[in-house]
Amino acid sequence: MIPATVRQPLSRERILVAAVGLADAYGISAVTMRRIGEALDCEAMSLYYYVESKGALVAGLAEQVIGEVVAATAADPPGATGWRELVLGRCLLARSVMLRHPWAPQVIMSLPEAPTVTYAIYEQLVGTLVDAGFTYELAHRAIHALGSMVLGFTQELFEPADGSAPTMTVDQMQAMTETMPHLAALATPDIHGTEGSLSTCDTQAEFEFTLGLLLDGLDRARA
Amino acid sequence: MIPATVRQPLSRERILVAAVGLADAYGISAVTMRRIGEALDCEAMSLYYYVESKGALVAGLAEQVIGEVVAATAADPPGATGWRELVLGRCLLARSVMLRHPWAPQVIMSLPEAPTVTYAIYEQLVGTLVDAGFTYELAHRAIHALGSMVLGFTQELFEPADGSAPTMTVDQMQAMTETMPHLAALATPDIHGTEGSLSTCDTQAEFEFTLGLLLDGLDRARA
DNA sequence: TTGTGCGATCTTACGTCGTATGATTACCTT
DNA sequence: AAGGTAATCATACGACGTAAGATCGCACAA
Repeated sequence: MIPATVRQPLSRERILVAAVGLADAYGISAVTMRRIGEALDCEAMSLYYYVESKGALVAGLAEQVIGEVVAATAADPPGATGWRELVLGRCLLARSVMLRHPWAPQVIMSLPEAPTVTYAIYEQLVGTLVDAGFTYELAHRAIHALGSMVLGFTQELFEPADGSAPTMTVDQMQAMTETMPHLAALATPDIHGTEGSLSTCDTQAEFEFTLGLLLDGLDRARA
Repeated sequence: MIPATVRQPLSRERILVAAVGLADAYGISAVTMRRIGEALDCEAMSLYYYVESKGALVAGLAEQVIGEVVAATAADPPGATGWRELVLGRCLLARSVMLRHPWAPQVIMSLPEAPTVTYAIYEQLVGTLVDAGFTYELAHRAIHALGSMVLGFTQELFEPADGSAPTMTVDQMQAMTETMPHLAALATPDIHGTEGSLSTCDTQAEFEFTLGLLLDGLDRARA
């Protein structure tokens, strides 16, 4: 056994950081007790002194990511004016955190209960909205609407991750033109103004657009 | 070995139906090769004659659920007038399918590529929208917005599934009133018009409200 | 009738996972 | 030096996905 002077002592924090690193680098399925142990140069069973179970560890992962969101959105930008600008900025920051940890939305949504840190985000959001004249009822709905966007919008609906591979042959394209004309039009460049808006799927722009719709709608519902 | 006359022959369809049944009844983690075999009265390895791997089986699960959505939304209601009513109805139907299979959104979002059946839904949606005067660009955005709602809104953000257990003691409530006053107000009945809008979290109403915001926004963007 | 071929199913086995149990270590206190 | 305690490890078990090959049952040819 390597003496403690040579090796950092274990801790819940160090375990969670290592697990996040594994998930970021190799996907959530690589987060394994034995692999975490390997990364921390200890045996898998040693982790159980700091973590109750694999489930608790996964909950810790979610907590870690949501903590990042809290840290990123704690201080509002100096020049921000109005609730819309504030909330928009926070949602974009939250999304950027999720994009850094693509496994996070799935993990968060798989939990039976929201991690405690989450309430800090909600508190801040409700405060901002109520100050801007929202009813509590409407603020509650805003939480749902915005939360499901940040967690649900990360994944692409089309395209296998990156649009590098031309997954469709000419024949398939021809067949598609007949059976699904609208999707074919959507996928074909130069058929409707901009270039094929299906192949060039700018998810960030889609996100901001949809978020804008929601914020506009909430603003109208405020009255 | 039980002769074939006594026992239905295996098939990909039967395997997928059994797997969906397991997932509905016991959660997605109960969907196991051995358990499916048990349900179909065969050995786990026999499934591989019809299913390439566990991953392919999971993709098949997603396909099955999305197929349910297609079936439910194939025929529009007779009295429906206008794209908004049509799309609203389809989204509600899609959501009702997801609520029957709470594991489905996670499974669908975990896939590297959308199942082929999905395109039928998109084709129908884009057709309806383009007919109503949407540009293809805007229709594309509508797909993203509505899709992420149907898949992302199913899970509760608060509350451990059902609100039966009073998870908070009086002390915790007191502490919360000080550190998170807005959430406390949100959770407290009779403090703001309606009764506590956090404890009585009518997710269906939240969903319909948010969906309404999106549809209104899309309608405005149409011009 | 007796092969014979083949599609469908089963048996066995391997490596990996989470984790229960109990031993073992390193270090502090006296 | 002795003993106690917190931290770490070694071993083991059952469940998982699945590779490789054996085995079954039946249709058809001789």
